This record gives sequence, C-alpha cells and structure tokens, in this order.
Amino acid sequence: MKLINQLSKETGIPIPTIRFYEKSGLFTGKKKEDVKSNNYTYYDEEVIKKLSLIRDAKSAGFTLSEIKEIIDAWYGKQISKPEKLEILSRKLVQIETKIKELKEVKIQIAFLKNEVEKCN
Amino acid sequence: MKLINQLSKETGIPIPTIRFYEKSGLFTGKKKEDVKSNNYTYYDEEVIKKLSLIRDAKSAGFTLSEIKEIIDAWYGKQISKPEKLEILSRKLVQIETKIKELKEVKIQIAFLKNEVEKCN
DNA sequence: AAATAGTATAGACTATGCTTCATACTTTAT
DNA sequence: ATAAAGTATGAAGCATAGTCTATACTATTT
Repeated sequence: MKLINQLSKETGIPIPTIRFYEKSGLFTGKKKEDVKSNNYTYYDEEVIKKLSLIRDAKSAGFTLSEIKEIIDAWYGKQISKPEKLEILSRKLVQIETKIKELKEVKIQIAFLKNEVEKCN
Repeated sequence: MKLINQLSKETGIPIPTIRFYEKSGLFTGKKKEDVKSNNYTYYDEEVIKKLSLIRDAKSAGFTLSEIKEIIDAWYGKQISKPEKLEILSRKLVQIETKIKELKEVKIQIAFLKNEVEKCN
C-alpha cells in the first residue's frame, strides 16, 4: 500500500493532479482504520495501473470523462458484461478515427512543407 | 468575398467560434472601404482553408496556439524559410508521436476488452 | 413601412483540467 | 526537541476554448 507521494514518483503525475483525479472519481484510496493517529490515504497497485491509463489516454487526446468511462468499463462492478464490451468497442473506434484524422492532418502539413520548400 | 454567415455554412463552424478564432489571431477579415453604410467584415478563400485546417488539426488534438504556429509557418511573411520548415517538421514529429501514443492506448484497451470477454 | 434576419462589439458566463494557497495536523530527520 | 518534510482539505485562481447575452445598427423581405 502506497502513499500519495509514492504514486506521484512512480507515475510522474504531480500530487495535486492525483488528488484532482481522485476527487473526479477516477479511483479511490483507502484510509487505514487501524491507524488512528493520522488519516492518510493508501493506494494499491490497481491505482498505479489506472494512473498509467489516465496518463496515456490523456496524451492520446481523451477527456477525463471519456477515461472514466473506460475505467468504469474495466473495473465497474455495476456494469454488465455486454455494456462493458460495448463501451470498450466504442473507444477502439474512437481511437481509429483519431488516427485517421491525424494521418489526414499529417498529409496537409506535409503538403504545406512541400509548398514552402519549393516556393520561397 | 464572403460574409461570416457564409464561412460558417461552408466550414460547419459556428459564427461565435469563428469570431473567437479571428480575435485569437488565427486569421483576419477585411472591411470594405468603399462601403460606408455598414462595417461588415469580408473574408477570402484563404480563410476557408485556414478554418478547415483549424477544424482538422483541433480534432487531431492540437491546441489553438499550436495551430497558430502552423498557420504562421504557412502564411507568415515575417518568418524565414528555414524557420518555417523547422516548425512544420516539428509538427510532423508531433503527429507521429500522437499516432504512436494512440496505437499504444489502443493495445491497452484491446487488452482490457479481451479480459472482460474471458473473465466475467 | 414594418417585420425579419444578418452583422458588430463588449462583456459575462461556462466547462475542463488543472494549480496554487491557506490552514492544520502528522511524521521523520537531525 | 525542534525543524523539515509529508499529508489532508477546502477554496480560490488560472488557462484554454468556447458560448451566450445585450445592445445597436444594417440589410432584406413582404
């Protein structure tokens, strides 16, 4: 069980950002009931995995609420199997779409570069 | 020469958003000096091209200031040819990186989907 | 001529995703 | 034991990217 400091070190995500994600419902830590002197929050390995997914999915252009959907589809106990599969399939389609859009923009920019090269 | 209404229709971008982009320095329209009765702004074909680039680059995950860089590298008169080429090359690298990240997230999600399929 | 639709401008407002601050308490290092 | 470092919480602040409102004038339609 890790403290927030350790989470931050292992994922490279700043502590306030981790707290913000937790407050946003992307994961939860646990208070240790046997420890009475403080109310520090402890996090397990699963949280590291979730934070990695958040980091990667964010840099791929997903919003936090889209990422929450993915996490809920993955760990959410109250979601049925077909629903989970449906959500994950949709995400895969979204990713395919994003890749296609990126390739189109790439072509556009390569064209601009070519224009600059021959014209000026 | 087109009015803002027409720009909006041709690009699918709402009028307030077009005004916001113009105010952000992504392009400029011109006032017709021979017309004294109103002060409507007119836009040429180049603006349509810029708006299309903005639309595509945005959905590919670029920020407005990144897009401004691209546009400046494309039309900016005060930027030297080597600088322009350098900016566009950087953008191409950024796009390649984004595509790689997307492919990684795709693998992650495909894995999650597979887990859901066999487990529940 | 009157109603309807289009344009301009400034400013307020919203949502997302943080980031910083203030306060207070706990733990660790020296 | 005292200072430094870590943790918790709530609230404020900030940047980006719009979106909406109010006001006022212009143009078009009927």
